[in-house]
Amino acid sequence: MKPQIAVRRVTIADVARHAGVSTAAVSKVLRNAYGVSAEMTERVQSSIAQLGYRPHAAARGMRGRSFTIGLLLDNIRNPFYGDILDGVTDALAKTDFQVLVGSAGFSPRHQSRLADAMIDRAMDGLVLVAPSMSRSQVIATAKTVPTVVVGHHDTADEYDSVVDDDMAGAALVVDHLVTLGHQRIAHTSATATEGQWTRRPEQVRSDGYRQAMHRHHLDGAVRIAATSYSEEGGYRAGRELLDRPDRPTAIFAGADIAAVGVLRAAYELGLRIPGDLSLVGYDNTTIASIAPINLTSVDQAGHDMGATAARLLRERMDGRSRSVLTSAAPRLIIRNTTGPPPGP
Amino acid sequence: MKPQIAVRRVTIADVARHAGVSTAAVSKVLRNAYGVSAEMTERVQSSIAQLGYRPHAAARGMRGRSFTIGLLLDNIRNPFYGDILDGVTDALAKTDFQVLVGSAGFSPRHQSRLADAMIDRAMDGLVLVAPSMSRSQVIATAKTVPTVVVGHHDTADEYDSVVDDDMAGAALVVDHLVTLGHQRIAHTSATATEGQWTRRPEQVRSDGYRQAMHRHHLDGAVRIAATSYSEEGGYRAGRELLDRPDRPTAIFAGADIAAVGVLRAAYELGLRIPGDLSLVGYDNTTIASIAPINLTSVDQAGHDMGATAARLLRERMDGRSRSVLTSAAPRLIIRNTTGPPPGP
DNA sequence: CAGATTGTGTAGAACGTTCTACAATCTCTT
DNA sequence: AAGAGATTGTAGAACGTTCTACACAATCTG
Repeated sequence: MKPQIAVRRVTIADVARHAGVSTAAVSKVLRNAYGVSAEMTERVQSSIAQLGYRPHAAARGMRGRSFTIGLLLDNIRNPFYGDILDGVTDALAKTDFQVLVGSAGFSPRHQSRLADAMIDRAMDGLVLVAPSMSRSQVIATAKTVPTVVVGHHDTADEYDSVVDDDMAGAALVVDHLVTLGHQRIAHTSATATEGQWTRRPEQVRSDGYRQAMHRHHLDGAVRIAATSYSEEGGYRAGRELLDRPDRPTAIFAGADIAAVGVLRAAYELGLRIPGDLSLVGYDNTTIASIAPINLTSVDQAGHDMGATAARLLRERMDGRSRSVLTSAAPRLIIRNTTGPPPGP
Repeated sequence: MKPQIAVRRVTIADVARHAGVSTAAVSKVLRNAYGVSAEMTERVQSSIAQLGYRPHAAARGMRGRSFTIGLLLDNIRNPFYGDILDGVTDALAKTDFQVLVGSAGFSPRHQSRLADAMIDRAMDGLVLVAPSMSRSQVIATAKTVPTVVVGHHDTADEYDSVVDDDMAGAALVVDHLVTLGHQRIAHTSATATEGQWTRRPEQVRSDGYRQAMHRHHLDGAVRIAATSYSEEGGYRAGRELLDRPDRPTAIFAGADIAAVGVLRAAYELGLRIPGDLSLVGYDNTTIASIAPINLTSVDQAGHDMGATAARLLRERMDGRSRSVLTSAAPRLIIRNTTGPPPGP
């Protein structure tokens, strides 16, 4: 069809020629570095505008900064991650940094492959959200590029950490249910995986649950079903807990998405919510707020966590080497899936 | 704290030195190009393995391929996009290509900025999902880098198109509702925006709706509320339609997420579903299948669409210049939100 | 056995930036 | 008037690849 003459890119050399200066001068203007007069700055900027020049980020990446931040997720579908992404993006909105998201699935192998791919693409910083790749691999990554880990409570010198106070979050839930009169309060968690992480969010949440139950002298009522944070996992955990003779009157699901699975299990068994069973989720995702669900959940301010991650990352890029841990305070959002336990 | 000696990257020169050959030879082995003996291939590959060498994608990008595909979305939260992403990723799984996702929001300005950013990062191909940036900007983008547009039915020589047969999908919905006995079938759509696109999915769907209504001699019952494909938009559209005196007995929402908003409106008005109102969504996202919702919806095989997009992109990258349009056949998934209309 | 052909390897110039040296000019000091 | 700074500009070497052009050797052809 048409000749398809690939339009050659406008480069810094074109700008330099147009403005009648050296490429070095243009580069200085671009980075507003020292050693350039006001007059030249103006001339160069005018040329840039006239030619529609945009710096080639990949080329920049070869020498230092590519102005790209990578966000590594296991799964793009978790709406909570949308909040985190928005936080990161908003925090970087006024800068030249661009956020690119990689979705690697849950497999540690794929995740570390993706992290490598991001490094190979000269990214300036990485945000790893609840990575399933091993801790030593994360540390190796963080030695190469500034890195923030979101979710896991395990810290290390090499990376910064942004977590939710999952211990407090779990306490909020248990306290709420106890106040309503519940005693047989069960919990759905996720099974421990390999990878040397000892304080994943789900572990801290179930520790918090246990501890809160203990505080209320309900140690005997502790029941935990560990599957995975997914609809299917929630369903299996729900069946496991609800099929028992000493059926709980309330279930604290470790994640909203798992709560949805519990909901399915409850429907199957003909249980009414909150009449027969109270249910609480975690994350306060959009799923929790949709009308027919209206799930009581714990909000962990994903947007703030993302924004914090971006801030820490920039600090690291600017040379901070000491490691930082920030912890966000969770809030309980009470909706319609919790109420008093059924009469005996 | 620790000295933090940035570990220098293993480069092609290191491999060459280790194997006792030239960098050109190593490069040939990497690209398995012509002109290299079996013996040398083996020697180089062994060196690569021993040194743990990984090619620097950004540097590669400066000369041709960066082995990176960009997927541009308006919003990471739409679960339908998760299907598309999985399709693209799976189709490229056996290759060296990596998929990176950019989430630009709905603003055309931000979208085209992100598309530019992807070009600046030397991406080899772009998949634009229902872009809101103007058609001429998409065409300009496509002139620079192989591009596939998913969703919009408007075609152009410069890019390939992957669409769902939204016309047929709308017909499936209307036929289903008419078969159940409905006549007052309303539709929620999205307001037309700027940008020279004339056949966005929502437009084709509402055309299909109108046409199907006509086929059933129900032209007089056509009611369309155009807001946006979002929970809030669905709510507003739902209120608009349900507050009328001639309240519809069924609503065909243009997207699952909008259907959820309609659901909220119906709950507010005390309408039972499907007793008082039948409701159908579109996209068959995970939201549709969760237990308390159980939404009848139209499945448009997002995974296949993504895989197709990846295939078309690779063909373009390999030199095809003729433009291709592929259309997927939608399927109606009947769940519990549709039933016979209420008695008079 | 001369010339042509094929096979295998290397040198070195791109690609578009950044940034270290250094050169040239100006402005003060004394 | 002669340095000493300060200011403003430029040349050119990186960064890690790819790929064209060419050199050399081995093999084939008549």
